[in-house]
Amino acid sequence: MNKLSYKISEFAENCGVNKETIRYYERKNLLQEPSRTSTGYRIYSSDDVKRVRFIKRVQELGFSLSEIYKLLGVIDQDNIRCQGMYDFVSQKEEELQKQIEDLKRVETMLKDLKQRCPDVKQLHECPIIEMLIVD
Amino acid sequence: MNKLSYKISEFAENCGVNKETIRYYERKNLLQEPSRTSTGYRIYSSDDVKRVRFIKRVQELGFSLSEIYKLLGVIDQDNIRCQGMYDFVSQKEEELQKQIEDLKRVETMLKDLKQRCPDVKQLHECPIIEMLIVD
DNA sequence: CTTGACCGTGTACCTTAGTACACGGTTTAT
DNA sequence: ATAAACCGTGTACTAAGGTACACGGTCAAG
Repeated sequence: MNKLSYKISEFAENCGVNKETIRYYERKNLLQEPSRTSTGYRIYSSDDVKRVRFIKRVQELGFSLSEIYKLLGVIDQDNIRCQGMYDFVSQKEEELQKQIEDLKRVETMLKDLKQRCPDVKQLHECPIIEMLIVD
Repeated sequence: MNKLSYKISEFAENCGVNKETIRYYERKNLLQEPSRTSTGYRIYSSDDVKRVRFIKRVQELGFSLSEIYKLLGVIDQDNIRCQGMYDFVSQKEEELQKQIEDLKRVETMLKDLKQRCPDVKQLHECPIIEMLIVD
């Protein structure tokens, strides 16, 4: 049963976030200004719940809020939705691959450093330190 | 030719960092208080250059400054140097592997999302969005 | 002997993604 | 009618790793 109007606390809980986070997203223009009661309370719909959950899901894929802001711009425009989305995902995938490569390179370096260690590790000279301290 | 005394600007330049960064490292106790001229100017040696470069190199391996702080504590103690260093590197390697696994999982999800896209991407319905919007 | 280039200290500011709180109005239950 | 539990706004704070000023003292060259 989809409710048609939530106040901020119930809304936030439904979205799985803090209500301060909702206000924060509003400030960051990820959510447009909600309608208000006569006394100024924010009112949200179940579409808004979907939007916040969408944001959270995309965020888990490694997108920053500012990237999501741009992404929502593309989605909200509606006509070039699909191409924009595809490009967005493709670009992020590329970034991710670079990041993974970087981490792997570091991993290799760490492994390499470890291999230089002598069997008796109570020595005063540490080859790892020597390696990192050169010139 | 190793100079025996640098003032902060020359020192920072030699280390490849900003001089504010040097002061910052001092505040964070990564560098001990340097000796001073009679008028209070900081004086550094080429050993200090090595130390900062060491910090930078280790930082590039993915260690945070607070980890490096602990690491320097181990190194400065000198007697259990090697064991401490080995453990440090081993632990970081493990963390790194977890991080790589996480990123790979996301990469797989992105690839999966892309595959759902139709050949003609000018459609109004975008399967990526549909996938991410499901409640 | 004065100008510019240093140096000192302390503090504010930056980014990201929020969290926390204080002060005051509103709504709901008793 | 009054207290609890909401809501509003604005501001400050968090972590990490710095950067950027402002204000004042110092040092070297002309």
